[in-house]
Amino acid sequence: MKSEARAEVWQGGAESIQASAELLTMPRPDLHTPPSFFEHAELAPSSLKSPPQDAGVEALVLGRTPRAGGQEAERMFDTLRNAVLDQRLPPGMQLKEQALADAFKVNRALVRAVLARLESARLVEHRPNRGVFVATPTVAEARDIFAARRVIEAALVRTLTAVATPAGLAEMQALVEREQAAYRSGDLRAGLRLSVEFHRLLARLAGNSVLGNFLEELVARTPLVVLSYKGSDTPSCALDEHSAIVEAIAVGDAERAVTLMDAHLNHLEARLESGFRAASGEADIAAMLGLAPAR
Amino acid sequence: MKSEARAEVWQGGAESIQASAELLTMPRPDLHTPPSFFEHAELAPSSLKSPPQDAGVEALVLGRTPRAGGQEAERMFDTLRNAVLDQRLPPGMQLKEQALADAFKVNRALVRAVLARLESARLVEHRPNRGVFVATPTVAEARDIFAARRVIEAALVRTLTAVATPAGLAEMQALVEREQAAYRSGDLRAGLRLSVEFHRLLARLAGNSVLGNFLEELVARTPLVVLSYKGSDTPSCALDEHSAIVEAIAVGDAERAVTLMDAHLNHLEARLESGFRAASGEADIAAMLGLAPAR
DNA sequence: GCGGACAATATTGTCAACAATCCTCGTCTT
DNA sequence: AAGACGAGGATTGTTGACAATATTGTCCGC
Repeated sequence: MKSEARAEVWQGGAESIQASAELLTMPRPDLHTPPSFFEHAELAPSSLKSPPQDAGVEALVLGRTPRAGGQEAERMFDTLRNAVLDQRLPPGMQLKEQALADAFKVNRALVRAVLARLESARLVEHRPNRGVFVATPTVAEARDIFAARRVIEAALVRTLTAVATPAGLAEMQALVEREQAAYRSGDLRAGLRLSVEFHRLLARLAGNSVLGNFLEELVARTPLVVLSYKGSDTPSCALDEHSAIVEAIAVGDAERAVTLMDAHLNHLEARLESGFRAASGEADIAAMLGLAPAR
Repeated sequence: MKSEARAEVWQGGAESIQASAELLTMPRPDLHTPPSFFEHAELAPSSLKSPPQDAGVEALVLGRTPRAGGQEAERMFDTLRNAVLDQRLPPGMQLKEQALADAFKVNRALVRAVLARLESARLVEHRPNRGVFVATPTVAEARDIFAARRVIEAALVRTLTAVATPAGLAEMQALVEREQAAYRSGDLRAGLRLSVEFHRLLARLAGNSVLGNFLEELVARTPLVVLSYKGSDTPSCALDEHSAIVEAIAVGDAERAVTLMDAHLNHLEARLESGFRAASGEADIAAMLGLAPAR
């Protein structure tokens, strides 16, 4: 388990990717701390109702994490999740337990638990006695994901128009600002990340954590779809569309905001339709080998 | 299955419930087989796309399940899930690993995996070094769940109005029929179960498996909310409302169907509002002791 | 030269023992 | 007598070894 972490974390089933473990464990402090905070704030109430009097001290203990296990698992989950979000983990790639255990310096049981969580989030697929693989959404799933996003984000935007505070609006505008700046400076990866963050922010400001978590899952799965059927890393979201949505919300025009969001997602999905047609049916081994899609 | 499964599966933290393991493993062939089938059909593709040529033989092997582990886990998950759905597992009750392992005749590792899945579905909460407990949704969560259901079911109903086949309509009508029959015959539990099944059927017929899975999760969590803040086991869904929705879909009046569904869920939530007000703030120990809500 | 059976290896799945933590209850102190 | 303290038991968390399975490479027969 200890030993050199130069172990090959994965080897693509068809792509035979070889990457050092640092690809996953690289610092990126600005990336993996804020999302983990969001995650914690949203879905880790832990001490819910049973003993209301010592909830404070309990939370304190949890903050220190008596044993590193839980925190390690969280870090691992976030790292892998962000790797999928950044499209550093190609769909179909196998994630081997021992390799991940070595990379993260934990035992296989913990790896297994984290992989189970990722499977619940539909980011990986588990084939019995075979292993877990980065999810490769089918065409039908891809369309369903976009349909679901249209439904949920429209609802969030409509709610947000009603409940948005000046502070929230400022937050949104600042984020769009940063996003545009990133794209202008040529940092595509940062732009894409902020673009995803924009949708997450919508969910958080709308105040419905249930829908927020759903959207969170969908947003995380979207890059998988994009990579499965496109291959190009063009920016996922047109920036002016984001800022237009924010403006509609600020003005209080709910219907316009909803329409814009709907168009925004349609726009995004439309780019994939050609890819859908190309890849539907046969396995896309041709594309994985870098060849033009056969037939 | 055989032998004495008299082990105390749980002992409530505040209620000190003692129940025999038969409560979980009891036959109910009509209950846990159909849902598990549905579960399989929906969210266990396993062999998704990678090798399309031998998918048949692979599925065959999976059908036999070379080792019983995976199938056992599925059975366990469904049983526990249905137990929550039937409100046989009170919110806050602890689920102990060894007891469950004894009851299901599996080792703790498998129990642990299943509990992790249940946690991902928000049906249980995991407190580090403490154990897992049946989820006790907060008031805010409860409202969010209903809001999310309104959003998703409205979308499903609207879609369904467009794509419903005669066969699908017949299926829905038959289900409503059975539901009403169950309520008339006084079998509340069967009625409630069919009532839940109605919402699941909507999701399936609408053809969006992503939204379907989300709704599945929400529907499973709803009884938890109901039990947390109501305590009464009145039927969750008014039957005539179900049949009215089906009729609107059959006629093709999407807006009317959506409005009816919205009203239906509002109606359901409205019954809980009093409970919300009563329980907001302090823990509802009065209700848990069988007393009238204090103050 | 080619296809299929067979062995070697790598990987996942299972299990039981051990360690750490939390809860309960008895005892001691004030 | 009431509260603090600590030992004991119960429960969760962790680790490593072992078994079962899939995959890959090799050899033999055709």
